[in-house]
Amino acid sequence: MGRTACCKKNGLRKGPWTPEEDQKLTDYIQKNGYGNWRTLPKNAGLQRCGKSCRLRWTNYLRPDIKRGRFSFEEEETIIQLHSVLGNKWSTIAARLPGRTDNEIKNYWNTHIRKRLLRMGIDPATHSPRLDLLDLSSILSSSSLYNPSQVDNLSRLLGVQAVVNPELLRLAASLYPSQRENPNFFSENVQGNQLCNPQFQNQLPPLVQPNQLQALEIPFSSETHVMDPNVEQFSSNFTNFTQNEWQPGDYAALQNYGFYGSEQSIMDPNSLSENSTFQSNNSNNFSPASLNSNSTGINGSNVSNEDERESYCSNMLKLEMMEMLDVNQFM
DNA sequence: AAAGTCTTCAACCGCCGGCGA
DNA sequence: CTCGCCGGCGGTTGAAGACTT
Repeated sequence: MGRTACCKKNGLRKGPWTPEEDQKLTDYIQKNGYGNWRTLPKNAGLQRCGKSCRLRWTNYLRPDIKRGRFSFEEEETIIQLHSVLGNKWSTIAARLPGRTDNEIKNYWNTHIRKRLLRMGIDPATHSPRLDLLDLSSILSSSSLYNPSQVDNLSRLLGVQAVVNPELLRLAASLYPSQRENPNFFSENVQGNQLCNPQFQNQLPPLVQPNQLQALEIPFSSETHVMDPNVEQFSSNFTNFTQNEWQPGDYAALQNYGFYGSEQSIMDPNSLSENSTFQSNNSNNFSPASLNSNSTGINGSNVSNEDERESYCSNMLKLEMMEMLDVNQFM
């Protein structure tokens, strides 16, 4: 404490950089490199502190910076790495060529974090949010298996607007099964996918710790996030119902082990005949195609993210409904 | 069209650790 | 060992643009 911020000294400029300043900084660094950030601004003729120059260069002007939207794979990587590393943005950035820690941090805070919250996942711990878990534990108490009491519970909790009472009943009915058979959900997830012969022999493990090992990140087999554990499912699944599902949750879900790798999900051959996507012109879904410019179904322009998220959300709705066989409840 | 609200992200701030004197 | 400098990091802010009413 006590040390004054470098920019407060000598009336140095603050705030947004002008194109002229950018040019000066770029020219200087391209000619001389950046030896000493403290002396650089003076040498480059900039009324900025060294710190500001370093930031501007590393976060914006550096030639190898990749600008634009994060790709599907990048988003997946961020979620996976964050689940292991936490807010180590610079370490995460080191695994994403062309992306800066600042950019990743911003993207996390403005996009991914919100999605996880929406899904009932605590972005800090990557575990189910305690408030939702509490609901599950309440549901697990035997007296509440009476559907009418579930209704009472939902009224009590004021969750009617969010959770369909029928689905609360479903949750209540599933929960004892889960308790009796800890593998209940994972078996159902796997089993359901395997119902489609085209999924057979295609499914990689839901969780691929070796992906992390390949990244040379210390990976603990105890990392709860990497286990498609049943608790996550039981608390999250209420959020996938009704209109709670939001676009873009796919990547997050995939990271929580609810789905296989994108090869199995994205392979158009693996889509069921009745799939909504068959009516979509974009049959060749792949992460790459999802990121390419395209025209929406109605000929209107749809942004890449819209399209990607639309696909993902539809896919998940279908899969989730199949998996839970919840049609009768809807 | 205007006002209000929300979202995004570039930039700043304060702190920390490494290093050399 | 201590001190000061420097680079780097993560949290936070606020201007600007987007969106909604």
